[in-house]
Amino acid sequence: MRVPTVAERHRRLRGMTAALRQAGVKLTRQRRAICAEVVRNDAHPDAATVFRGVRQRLPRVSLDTVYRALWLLVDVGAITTLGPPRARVRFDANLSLHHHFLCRICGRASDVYSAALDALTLPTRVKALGRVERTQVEMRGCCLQCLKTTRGR
Amino acid sequence: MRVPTVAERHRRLRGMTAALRQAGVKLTRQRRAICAEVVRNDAHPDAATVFRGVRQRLPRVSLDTVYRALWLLVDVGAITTLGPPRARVRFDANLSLHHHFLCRICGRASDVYSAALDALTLPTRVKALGRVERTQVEMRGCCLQCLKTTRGR
DNA sequence: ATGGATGCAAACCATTTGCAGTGTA
DNA sequence: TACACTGCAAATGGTTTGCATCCAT
Repeated sequence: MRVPTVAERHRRLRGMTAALRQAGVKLTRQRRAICAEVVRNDAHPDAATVFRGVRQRLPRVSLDTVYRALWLLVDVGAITTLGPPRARVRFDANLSLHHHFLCRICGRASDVYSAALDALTLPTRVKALGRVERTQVEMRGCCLQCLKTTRGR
Repeated sequence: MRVPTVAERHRRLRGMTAALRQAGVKLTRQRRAICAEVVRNDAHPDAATVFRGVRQRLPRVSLDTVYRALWLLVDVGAITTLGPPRARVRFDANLSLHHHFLCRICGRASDVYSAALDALTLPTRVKALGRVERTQVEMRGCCLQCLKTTRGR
């Protein structure tokens, strides 16, 4: 659904290098290549996939450098991750329609019930992607406890 | 936000044992205890947490039995997992407001853009949980390719 | 030149699997 | 009783870390 334009990709890449520069870290060849690869690959790649892509240009990069660079980019806010923070598989016995609030600091997930959110209508274009079986709203932020102890950061 | 009633927990537990029975698998002491623990613990526990809980009643259960039982429950549709299917950490260079369609079979994640979804208003009660920084709609289902090759299941 | 970044290898941790013994249906 | 299930232990796979070397600043 909508491929980013070349201009949009350039914008993302500039944003990433700007964020790195502002964070005061070095702009190494590896980091440039990793940024370029993440911008090039729209499919929400995992670390190994980014690694394979980067290797075509820089055959000597190591997987751990890719990991370090990706988490660095997350830390400086230049990219994000999919799914709950710090992924281990987590299980939910609540099959009724509900939504989640996820704390980015402690990882806590709270159930949210809302008729308004339950009733939300999806754009018809989504049908072009496949069959939707379940829809949930995912709210990410910082929970009360973590707001207190870390003062929001 | 809203703790399940005792009746609701019983309902969930009954649903789980019914699903297991219907699947034609054995209702062992371990599986009963694991079901009970998942129903008891609302905090979307990971496998190790369930394991610790179950161990208080059945000190001899092993962690791998817990894993096998949990995935079995997911397979028979008695519980679900949080986050993208088959969790490895995945990265996203697209910081603009957007949503995701996730295929439960192949794990593919597609970006979905929709002004309507962007504009959704959260229930005010969510403020009681913490500060919301970002909201995304997560649509789960089966993508076109997987619909073709697996005929939807 | 120099301190942060890299590559390598080893460690780590969650999860999975093979197998012999066990308990449920 | 028979076969699925369990517990154990070992393997696996993704991710992280210690350290000597290297290179952007």
